[in-house]
Amino acid sequence: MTRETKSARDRILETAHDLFYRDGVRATGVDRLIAEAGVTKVTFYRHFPSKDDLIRAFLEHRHERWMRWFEAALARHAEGQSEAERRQEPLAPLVLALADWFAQPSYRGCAFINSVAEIGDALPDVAKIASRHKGALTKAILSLLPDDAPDRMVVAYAARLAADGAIVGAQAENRESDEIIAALRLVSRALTSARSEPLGGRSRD
Amino acid sequence: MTRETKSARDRILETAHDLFYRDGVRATGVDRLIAEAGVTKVTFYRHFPSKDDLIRAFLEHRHERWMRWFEAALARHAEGQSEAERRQEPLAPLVLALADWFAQPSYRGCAFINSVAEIGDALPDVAKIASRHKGALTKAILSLLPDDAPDRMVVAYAARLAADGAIVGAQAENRESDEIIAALRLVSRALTSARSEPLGGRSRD
DNA sequence: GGCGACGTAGACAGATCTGTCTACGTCGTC
DNA sequence: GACGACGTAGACAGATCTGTCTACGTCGCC
Repeated sequence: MTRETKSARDRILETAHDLFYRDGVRATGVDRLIAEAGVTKVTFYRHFPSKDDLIRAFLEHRHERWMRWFEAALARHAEGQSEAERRQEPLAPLVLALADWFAQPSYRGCAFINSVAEIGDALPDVAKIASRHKGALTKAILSLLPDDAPDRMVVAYAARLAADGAIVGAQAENRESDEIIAALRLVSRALTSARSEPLGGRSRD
Repeated sequence: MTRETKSARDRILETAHDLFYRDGVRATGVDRLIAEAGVTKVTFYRHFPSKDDLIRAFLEHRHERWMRWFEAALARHAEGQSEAERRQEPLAPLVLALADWFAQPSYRGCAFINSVAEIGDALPDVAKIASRHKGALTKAILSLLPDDAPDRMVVAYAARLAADGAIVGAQAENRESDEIIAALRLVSRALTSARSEPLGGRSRD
């Protein structure tokens, strides 16, 4: 077993990653975590003085891990695009990467959105980490857009909103998410289709 | 006080509405609920045999109440539009209504998204109710689009995704949400701007 | 060889959770 | 005037929660 060869800290963190993501950070008790990780209470509390510390470490860990996966998925799907496709539909890799994610059996939404919903104001760090995570996500989306794209920054931000909407949508409707992917594709195309005048013009209020 | 004049059941449900939304359904215990509502345990459990029953009732109640508010807000903002504006920017009322919501001090995201995140698979009814709620939201957005709008159904669905993304975004970044509103406006314009060929064309996979 | 980091086992404390229980009082309605 | 629905007060059970405690063992390193 590779699991036993790892350090106790890694085992705890990995178990937390699985259980926190699957069942939620609030629903998962430390007793359960300890039993599943195969450590004792003293060992657990020596590494993570409180459960809140573990929650923070979990979110940081999840951030690293998910971003790595996500950026690799974007790159993989971008590789399959021709230069013309990349010009015409630069956000297609985003749609395809999310579709891959949603199709995973263990999919249960975004750990950061879920944690914010669970913890609320009880642990303000959670919102901060979630906010940073969403910033990194926006940046990854931004990198798909050509350097000369109009309204580059806002378009990336807008695409992230649609992505987040798709993420929570795919979580609630746990059945097939074809409709969601189709709608997400529509947004990504609408946001990057050539247009004669800027969309972001003055607002009416 | 109007509160004491209402029936015990109404008081419980209203207190649940406040506390469940503010602190989350899992974080709020029945003892707290009972104390705040000013009833006793027997009364509480006579009306709601289990906390799960109350959670279901809360979500149904929240759905009614929020949809009523939301549709009124849409109508109010649509009223301020000229016929030309309504043609050119039919989703503007959606953006403005959400901006109103985000600005409320008690804003803490979508009760349905939050509940799904909190409960997970432990109470499957929650996902069902949330799914129904999101369907109603899509329908309300659909009603903003002119009858002859192209891809009417998918556009409404896509706008809902962006709306949900804005909702969770405004929750995590609890500071001002101007960026979010600007991005949401961009999506709503992009989705309804006139275009020569359909956006929803064949996909590449 | 001594010290500190890391590991094990499991009892325990104190709070909080959901839900049940007895016992009593007050209405409106048939 | 009996009955059922609704209300009050608060003790209690049993589970589960986070976190602390004593006591012992092992390893690497200075």
